[in-house]
Amino acid sequence: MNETATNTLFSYSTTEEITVFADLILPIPVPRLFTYRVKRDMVEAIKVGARVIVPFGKSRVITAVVAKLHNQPPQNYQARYVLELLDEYPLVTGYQLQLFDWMSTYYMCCIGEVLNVALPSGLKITSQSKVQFNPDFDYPELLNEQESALLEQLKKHPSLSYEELGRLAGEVNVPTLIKSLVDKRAVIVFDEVKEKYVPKMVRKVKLHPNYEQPEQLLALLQRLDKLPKQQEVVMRYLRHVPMQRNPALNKNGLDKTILNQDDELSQSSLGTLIKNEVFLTFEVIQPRFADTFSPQKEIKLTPAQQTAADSIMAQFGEKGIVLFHGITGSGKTEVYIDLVQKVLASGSQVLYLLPEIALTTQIVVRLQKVFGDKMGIYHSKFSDNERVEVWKGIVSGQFQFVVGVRSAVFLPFDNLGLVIVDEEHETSYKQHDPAPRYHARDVAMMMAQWQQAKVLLGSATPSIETYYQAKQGRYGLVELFQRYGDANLPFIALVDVKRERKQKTMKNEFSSVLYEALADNLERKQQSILFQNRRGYSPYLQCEDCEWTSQCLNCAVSLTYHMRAAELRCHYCGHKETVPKVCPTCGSTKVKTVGYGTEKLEDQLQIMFPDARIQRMDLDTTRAKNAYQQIISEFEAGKVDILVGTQMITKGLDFDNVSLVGIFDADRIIHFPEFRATERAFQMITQVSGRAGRRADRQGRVLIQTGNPTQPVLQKVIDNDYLGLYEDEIGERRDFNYPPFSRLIKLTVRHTDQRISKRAADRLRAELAEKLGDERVLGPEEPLVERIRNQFLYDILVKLEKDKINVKAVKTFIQERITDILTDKGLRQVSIVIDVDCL
DNA sequence: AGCACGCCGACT
DNA sequence: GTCGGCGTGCTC
Repeated sequence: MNETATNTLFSYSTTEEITVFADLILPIPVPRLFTYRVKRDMVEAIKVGARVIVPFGKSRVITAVVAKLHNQPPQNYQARYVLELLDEYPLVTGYQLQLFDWMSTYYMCCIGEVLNVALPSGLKITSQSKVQFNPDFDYPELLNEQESALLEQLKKHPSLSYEELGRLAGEVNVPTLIKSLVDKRAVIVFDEVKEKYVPKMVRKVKLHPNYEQPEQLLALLQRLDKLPKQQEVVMRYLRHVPMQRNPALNKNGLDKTILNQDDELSQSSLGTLIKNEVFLTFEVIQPRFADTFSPQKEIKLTPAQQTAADSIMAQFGEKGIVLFHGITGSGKTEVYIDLVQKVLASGSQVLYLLPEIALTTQIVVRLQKVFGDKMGIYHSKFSDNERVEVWKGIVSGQFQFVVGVRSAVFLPFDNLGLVIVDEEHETSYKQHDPAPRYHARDVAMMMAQWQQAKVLLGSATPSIETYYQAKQGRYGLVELFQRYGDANLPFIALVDVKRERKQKTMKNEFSSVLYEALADNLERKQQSILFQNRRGYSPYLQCEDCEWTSQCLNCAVSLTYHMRAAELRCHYCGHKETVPKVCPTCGSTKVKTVGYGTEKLEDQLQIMFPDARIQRMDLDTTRAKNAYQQIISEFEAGKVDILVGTQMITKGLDFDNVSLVGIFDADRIIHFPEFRATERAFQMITQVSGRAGRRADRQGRVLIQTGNPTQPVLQKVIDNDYLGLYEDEIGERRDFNYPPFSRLIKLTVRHTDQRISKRAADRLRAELAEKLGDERVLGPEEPLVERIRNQFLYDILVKLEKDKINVKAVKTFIQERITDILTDKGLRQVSIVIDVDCL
């Protein structure tokens, strides 16, 4: 019987005697909790939801979150001790723990993986290895001279870092020495833990409280009559802090830099004043979102908007979720603002989700104008410090309202009243790469349900799934088909590029119609937006004399030619190559570009319109920190005539002077090999079109270049016929049993050896199909790109009808089958990625 | 995920 | 003979 058990056995007198154990969530991909012992002195303070530091494995110390406290000692092992408690109050709420648990089950991932994305890294911990003398070590005869010397040093100091040891030990190879000492168990290496979070501090000064009263102040100034410099400093302070009238103002002090100004004299005078304790210095945390907000601006809703807002509120009376279907430019934001104000006034919290690319834009500025520093912003482009501040700001009550991206669903709300999911159909709400592969919209709906909050899904082009739920009456539905103000919907026309090619009226990739329209727009000094959803100069290079094309070595894709960067790039693995001057295979000089991306369009535009100011906006031009914002401001200020861009120009941008939108390669979007392609194409083209003519004075024009103008989806875009699209799509989905009539789970099998990958995939499919039936298990099938980073991929699609299937049981079964395959000796290091509700 | 342990090739 | 490659297995 171990010591723990004995303790428990005899601990019948008081509860404090009972050994307390903590089940912890560790931020690592291991599918279980870990049990640790809690030391006596920590028992009172430790709480579920607090962070702790624990030893893990042989040489690691990591941050974990308490999920459960109990008294059951583990059966098969001796639990290790929690080293430290990081939070006096829980940092993670009960709702969040519930969410982590639900997500790990629903999305079939480890709870540690959930914790990993949920917690900003500033709340995890940085480790710095430190070395400590092992008091239990008693074999000094094992050590050589150098080792003994070092050990002596360690006995003198409680603990030293590698660096410090290096200085003390002189010119020896410290890491090797330490390694040897560790092996001989003479020292212990541990990680110094410290919080990464460093709030931005601002140094302030204030007058000593002795001078706060007017008569005291006057006396001070008189005393300083003979010291004019110092007197000037005090006067300067009083100019900024008029405490003669209100002594309480002194409490907040003044930013030290304001008093210093730039002259050295005032600096030294201030120094003297501080030394003499006339002024006191102190530091405060600089709130990062403090400045730049004007007072509450009244939002005036148009009658149509008011009706929509009222209707949403009314439907919230019966339904937890309402879909707000409003066409582009109908002014959904104003309606949101109105609702947010109402909910905040009732004392509840509000979360407003936006897709990544829409968040950096005008919408935030607009919201900030109304909500000021009561609103937190949670964005991946922000530093970790800022994310931590938002997290803590919610806990402290400073932020009742947060605007954020996908990962904002993990914030510690405990009193949510409303969640808005703007651009609800956006695929970027689904996390693709690392697990958890969650859908922020669905996660938000779950969280909202637990907290009895309402959910408002907003979109001009709702996803088919969502619209179906609304039609079925499970969600409320509010529609707004009137553009804000008197703005007209843009006039949309199709341009037959096949015909123009035959008639030889194309100018490179530009149809004569689009060319004329651009020229016309330039003349009228109006702005144009061109959309091509492909970056780079051309998707590949090709030799005219042989078969060679630019291919990635590691992936089954072509290398994209980037002219500006003068390199070939793989958009999948990031591999880069220099551009060959001649064909690498046959030495021919006739290497040509095939296809076109944003770079090529930019190039051709510059040649066709040499005087036009052209700007390109894609991943490559917006990589720098503020590049995105900068391009947008320049375009807004009218410093750019034509903006060429990818996806990122489609969202949330609201420009007054844009009267022409050109769309390239609509066919490629429409014919993407995927069951959602039509829906996607409609959404994307409609969204881009919506950038045109948002102002009343001139109707915007949209020109869509296509090789086949008869395609039904294009007609629906022209007619703005979302309902027609929905009817078509829902029929197809029903016929082929796709969502919303089924749930999809995609299993991707990967291995560097294609045969092993195939064998594992075949076996997995067979085992799944045996129980679930052939019609529910599709594949294995090579995905569009069948090799990425030298791994061969196979997709298996599990399709489960919505009714009469116990999804939970099926997931457990899938998990079992996968574990089984992964432990097979013949199928070593195969990896299987699970994507629940894959898009 | 890390990290250690362990078992096989090219090096002082 | 050792250094170091990464395959395998474990972490309370």
